[in-house]
Order: sequence, then C-alpha cells, then structure tokens
Amino acid sequence: MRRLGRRFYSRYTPDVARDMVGAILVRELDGVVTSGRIVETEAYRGADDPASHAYRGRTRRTEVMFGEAGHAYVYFTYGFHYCLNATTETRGSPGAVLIRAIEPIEGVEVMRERRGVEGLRQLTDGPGKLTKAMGIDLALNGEDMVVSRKLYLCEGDPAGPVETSVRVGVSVGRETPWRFFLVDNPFVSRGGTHNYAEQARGAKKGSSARSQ
DNA sequence: ATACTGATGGCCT
DNA sequence: GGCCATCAGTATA
Repeated sequence: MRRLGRRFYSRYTPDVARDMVGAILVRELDGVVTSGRIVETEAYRGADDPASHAYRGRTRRTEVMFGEAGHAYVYFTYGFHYCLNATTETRGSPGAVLIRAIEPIEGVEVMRERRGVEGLRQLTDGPGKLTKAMGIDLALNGEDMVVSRKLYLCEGDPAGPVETSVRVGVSVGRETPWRFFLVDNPFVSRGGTHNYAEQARGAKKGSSARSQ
C-alpha cells in the first residue's frame, strides 16, 4: 500500500475531500492495527466558508488548519466525541477534510471492544464513532500523517461513483455541496439526527435508504 | 421510519 | 450564556 504524500494534501480542499473517498485510513496503537476504507468526507476551508472552524481566523484550536498540509486536525465536540480531519492547502491558507465514515478492514474485534456495540455497521458509520473505534483523541492533534507510524492514509480505490451533498450538522454554509460519499455504501453516516440539518429549503433527503 | 432528548465540555461572543 | 462538523436511547406511527 502506498502512503499518500504531502502533494496529495496540498491542494484545493474540496478536491482533496473527493479524492480521499476510497483511501485507506490506518491507525496503529500499542502494536494493534485498525484500518478502513474512507466512504464519506467533508471539506472545510477558511474565510470563504462560514461553516468552518477557521472562518473567524486563527485561534488555539484552529492553529493546525492554518499549518502545513497532511497533518491531523483532531477536535473535541459536544462534550463527548472527537473528530478527525486531514489538513490541506498551504501554510496560511486554512483547510481540512473531515473523515465522516469508514468501512472497517482490519481490527474489527478491537473496534467492537472500544465501541461497546456489536453491529459491524455501527462501528464506524459516523465521525465520532470511527475515532472511538480507532482510539483517536487529542493526543493525535497535529500529527504529521505523511510520516507518522501511528496514523496515516494510503492510496485506495473508491470502486464506485462518488456523490456530493450539503454538509451534515452545519447551520450555515448550506449552499455549498462539500460532502462526498460513496453511493449506496452501508457505512455512510445517515446524516445526523438534528432537524435543522434538513430544514433549509430545497434540501434533499439522503439518497441511500438503509434497512436492518 | 422519523422525532426528540440528555449527556457534557470547550470555544467564542 | 449559547452554540456546537455527535451519539445512543426512547418515544411515537
């Protein structure tokens, strides 16, 4: 497996987000490997993107988004969950790609233990779920995924059409279709539970019906 | 199937 | 003090 290099990340964020669908996310912790294929991402930029943490400029939290591309941006949200991003663009131009869902490949049993749920699908079909399944927290914020042995991305094939939609769980910037996901993949998150996410006029329902 | 809610803490006005 | 780039549980149909 070939690891994704600096050049991959150092581009216009929505392009990186689209190309990350199909890539393999690998996490090594205490000699245990967990990995999965990325099936859903979202792009966040800076001053042109009101939904982005970096919209209002540099703060302690968003510092990594302004730094070199290819680093992990991990943040804590809703008092409980961590979310994992890969930084993009160039120094001084903030950007990050949120990894929203993966399809498990390696370490399924470990993921089950860390998550405390049984169903394969529920293991990693959301941004907060996959970080818990992979043991990702603030200790990895700023990690350079181009060289790290703990956290990195490898080339992979989406093996199917990639669709776009409005981003999940944001109340502003809803005119920008910067969510990218694999059509009909069962591990794509179902789009959040908050009503306001679908209240904007013209919002379409998620295209993939899921059962079981 | 959709709708709503509680948990819980950091970040920013 | 209000708002979250969330999740799991419960209620309702």
